[in-house]
Amino acid sequence: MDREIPLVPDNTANFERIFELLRKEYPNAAPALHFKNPLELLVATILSAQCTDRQVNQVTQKLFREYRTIEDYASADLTEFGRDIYSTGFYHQKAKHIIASAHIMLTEFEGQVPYTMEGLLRLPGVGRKTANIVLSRAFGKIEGIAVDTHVKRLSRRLGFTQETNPEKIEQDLMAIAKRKELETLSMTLILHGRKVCVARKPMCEMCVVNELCPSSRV
DNA sequence: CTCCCGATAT
DNA sequence: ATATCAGGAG
Repeated sequence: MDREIPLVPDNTANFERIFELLRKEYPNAAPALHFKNPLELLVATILSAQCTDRQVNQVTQKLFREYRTIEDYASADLTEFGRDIYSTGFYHQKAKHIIASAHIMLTEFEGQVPYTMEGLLRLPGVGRKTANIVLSRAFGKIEGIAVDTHVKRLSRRLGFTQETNPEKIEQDLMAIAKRKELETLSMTLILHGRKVCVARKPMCEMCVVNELCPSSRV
């Protein structure tokens, strides 16, 4: 899985310069998911597992017209809801998780989306990555860094970490980045990972940090 | 570790 | 045909 990055030397010394260049390249790093409130963000983020944002937005455009409250999700029919989110993949698991999460929010969180890491992690279908996104984008709380497949790949290619476990990568990044940088780090890496430092054929010749990257093939 | 799983790029 | 997509649960 990660064999394409055999032995990248530690490059944390260049973190500041790399991040500065990437920030200049992606100044307005905003999430691509469409949402109007914490509940919509939570649902959209659960749906986004192993699925492109474009696909999620396509599904939620209709979904959010039909499902507006936590009660709507709690009372949803599993089969019908599964059909509504079918094209995001893992539809049966995601449907079960979202409906179960709605019940937990009604019974344990006073019908509100939890606004703490601990609370969010109690919801099925919500792990650290999803929780970090909801905390930062819906509640303005930066407790950690959302480590998805892009953040993982780029952090390893750039030599910021040698770990493969997302939680360990998050710890490494937290230790390297300054407090202020945590807000945009994840999103900046994701945008660069989608446009330039893609998984299969990274476009190193177009990369603004290729001279600082130990994995660059230019 | 395996499983969940459709859509898309290569 | 195969890898990958803003992962998480068992």
